[in-house]
Amino acid sequence: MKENKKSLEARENILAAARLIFAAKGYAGARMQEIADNAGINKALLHYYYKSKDKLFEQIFQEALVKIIRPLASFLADDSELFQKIRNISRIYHEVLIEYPFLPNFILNEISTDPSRVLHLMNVEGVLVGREKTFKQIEEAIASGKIRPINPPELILNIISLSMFPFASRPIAQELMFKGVDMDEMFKERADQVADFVIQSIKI
Amino acid sequence: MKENKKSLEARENILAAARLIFAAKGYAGARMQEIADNAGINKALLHYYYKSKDKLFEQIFQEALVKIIRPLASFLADDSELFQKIRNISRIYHEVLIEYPFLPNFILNEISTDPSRVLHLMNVEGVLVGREKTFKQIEEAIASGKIRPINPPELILNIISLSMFPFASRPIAQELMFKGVDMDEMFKERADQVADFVIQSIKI
DNA sequence: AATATTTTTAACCATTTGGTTAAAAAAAGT
DNA sequence: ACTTTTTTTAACCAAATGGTTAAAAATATT
Repeated sequence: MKENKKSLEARENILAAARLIFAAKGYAGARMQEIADNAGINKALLHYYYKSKDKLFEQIFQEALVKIIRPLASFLADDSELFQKIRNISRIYHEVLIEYPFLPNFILNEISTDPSRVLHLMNVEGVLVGREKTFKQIEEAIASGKIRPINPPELILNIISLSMFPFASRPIAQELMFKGVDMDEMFKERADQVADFVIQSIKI
Repeated sequence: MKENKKSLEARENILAAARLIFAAKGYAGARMQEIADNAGINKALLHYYYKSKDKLFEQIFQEALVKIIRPLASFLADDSELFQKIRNISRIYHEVLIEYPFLPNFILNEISTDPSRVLHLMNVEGVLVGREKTFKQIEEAIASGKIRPINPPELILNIISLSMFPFASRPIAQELMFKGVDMDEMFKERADQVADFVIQSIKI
C-alpha cells in the first residue's frame, strides 16, 4: 500500500500547519507539538511523515524561497521593454505578497538568524541566467539617454524594497502611519503606484 | 554598597552580549547561557542582574525600537523644507543602520513573531506630534504644484522602505545581485542616492 | 577588626522539547 | 479468511532550557 488518499491528506494538513507556524514564529519559536495539533494529528505521526523538525522546516522554507525568488528570476529573464518589465515585477510581487504576506519576514528572519542553515537552499541558477542581460539593458537605457544614471543592481533593489518592505513592516506601519487605514486596500493599488514611482524617478 | 564600578561593568557586558545574541537569533532562539558566556559571567549572575529573559529582552528591544523610530519622529517634527527633510531622514537612517545593521530584521522579526509581547513597547507619542503637520506639508506641496500627487503616508513609507530594506535583505541581496560587490561601500553612498531617487520621483 | 551587605558561584530543579518505541488499529494483498 | 503492510497512538526518554538556592567570596560600613 502506498500513499493512499488519507495519508496524502495528512501530509497536506501537516504542510499547511507547518507553513502557518513556521511563518508566524520562525524555526526556533515553532513547536512540533503545535504543528501536530494544528494538523489534527499527534506528534509521533508528525515524525512518522516528516523525519525531523529540520527536514520539515527545510521543505517549507524552500517553498517560500521559490515564491520570493521566482518573480525576480522572471524579471531578469524577461525580454520586454524596461518600463514594462518594471510594471510586471511590481505587479507580480504584489500579487504574491497579498496572498502570502508573511513571506518577506519569514525569509529575512531565518536568513539573518542562521544563514548557514538556509542560504544553501537558495537555487541561484534561475537568477543568474538573465541577470547580466538585464544589467546591460539598464546600462543601454542610460547610455541612450532614456533614463538617468543608476547602478543597475541598485535600481532592482529599489523596486524590490518598495514592493516588499511595506508587507514586512505592516504592523508597525499600521500603528505609526496608517492608523485607521485599510492597508489591504492600499496594497491592492500599490503595485502600479510603485511602478510609477520608480519609472518617474529614472525616466528623463 | 550600591552599584560599584565592577557591577556596572558587568551590567554593561550583559547588555552588550544580549544585544548581540537577541539581534542575531531573536527572542526564541536566544539562550540565556549563551548570553552569560558572551558576557563572561555565569547564568545565575545573569539572573541576579536581570530577573528574567523577558525582562532582559524587553530592555534590549526597547532600545532598538527607539533607534528605529526616533529618526522618523524627527522627520515628522522637522520644520525644514520638504526636500531637505527627505535628505535628512535618509541620511540619518543610513547612519544608524550602518552602525546597527541588524536593527530592521530584529524589530520586524519580533513584531511578526509575537506582536502582543512587543507592540506595547512602542512609544508612539513622539511620532504623533509632527505627523499631521508633515502630512499637511506634503499635501500643500502637491496643491501648489511643487510635487506630483501622492498619498503622504505612502511617500514616507517609500523613503523608509528604500532606506531600511537593503539592510534587512543584505545576505540574500549579496548572493543574488551584488556578488563580489562591497555592500558596505554601497551603503555609505546610498543615503544621498535614496534621497535623490525619491525627490526625482515626486518633483515636477 | 568585626559586622553587614553585595557579588559570584556551583549544584540543582521543574518544565519543555524534539524525538523514539512498541504495540494497536486499519487497510491492502493473497 | 488470514497474512502482510501501512497508519496511528500512548507512553516514554534524554537533552536542553529558564530559573532557583544556599553558601562562599569579595567589598563596604561601623
